[in-house]
Amino acid sequence: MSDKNKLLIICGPTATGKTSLALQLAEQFNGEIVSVDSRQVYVSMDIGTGKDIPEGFKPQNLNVSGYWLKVYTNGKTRIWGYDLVKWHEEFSVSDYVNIASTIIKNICLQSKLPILVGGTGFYIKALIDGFDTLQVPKNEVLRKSLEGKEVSKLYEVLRCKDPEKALFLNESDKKNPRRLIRAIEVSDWKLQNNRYNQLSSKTSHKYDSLFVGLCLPKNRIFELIEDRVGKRLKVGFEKEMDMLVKQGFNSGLQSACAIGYAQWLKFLNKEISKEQAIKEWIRKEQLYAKRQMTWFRKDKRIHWFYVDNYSFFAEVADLVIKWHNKS
RNA sequence: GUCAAGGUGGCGGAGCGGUCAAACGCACCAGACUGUAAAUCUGGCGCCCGUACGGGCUACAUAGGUUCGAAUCCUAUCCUUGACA
Repeated sequence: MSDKNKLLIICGPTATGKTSLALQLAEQFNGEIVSVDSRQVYVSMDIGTGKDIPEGFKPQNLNVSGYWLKVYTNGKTRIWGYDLVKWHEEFSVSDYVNIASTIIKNICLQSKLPILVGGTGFYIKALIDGFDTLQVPKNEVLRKSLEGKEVSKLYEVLRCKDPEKALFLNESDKKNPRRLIRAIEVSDWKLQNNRYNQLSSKTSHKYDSLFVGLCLPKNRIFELIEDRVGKRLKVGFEKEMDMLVKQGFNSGLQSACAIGYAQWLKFLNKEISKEQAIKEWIRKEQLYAKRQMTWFRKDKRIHWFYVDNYSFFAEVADLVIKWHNKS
């Protein structure tokens, strides 16, 4: 018998219908949905990030343990995790974990089932497994001073401050400026706070979680992505973009690297044609789907389901029932 | 029809006698991932053999030629684009 809270996770690459499955499961299991998506956290970036807010769902502001959060609800089911920050603000995994943990706690308190839905594998991992360095804050000054330095230099700096960490980096990260800078940031923090080995890993196994992964053959996902981009344009993506740009949305923002938005900014800046922007948007999103697949493939906890199989929903529901009833 | 510029790997585009299976970018394949993660980064990428160091073969429009040696020079042919008719 486990006293851990149950947590259902629906993950997988983009365009596999995670949200619609989640909505059905939420109905069936008295659940609430929490989006795990690093782009859908931005207010006013709706169409391009694919916040599919189902018909009948209305936004509502709620105060949850000190956070004012926006929920979308039809009076019965609630969707959390959208619109967490304004698009000109910065956001990080750690912000996500803080907010999402609060939301989940709140859902559990009402004896409802939290259903995490999304494709940002890193956020899911952070939330479920925890990272020992999640608590180490950003050091703006340090980052500025390291910015633009050559990779080999950065590696040297890290090697001086934290030889062990430097040694453990894989070949790819050794050449990744962003990762190197963060590693240096962490080692600095540890030095300053005298916490050499004391970074406690966040309580893992906090939840009794079930991982459901949705997948489709790659070609099929690619097709769906192409269709979806067309639909988003039809549904008013350009207008959304114009509004954003009018308010100062620009390529320097963290939020502006979202697929679709980045390409459209290039088009608006006359760097590429509209056709090119669309083509690139589709391509980038397909590449993204591939990256998601290589990420999720590694996680052996995931129970995979092929979405193009007609009985898939029944199979998922079956699995969830078994897990849900087992206490 | 004349003149000019040019034809390079899936595409764009360097190279302009040897160190070229050919820079670089894109695309493609595989992978990493502990506060930007829809981001960032790594490896591979003509064919065949080998885990690898490597070896063999076929390639820079086509056909000849010059050279010890040619994607690079010469000739012809075929194409493309621009200018003049």
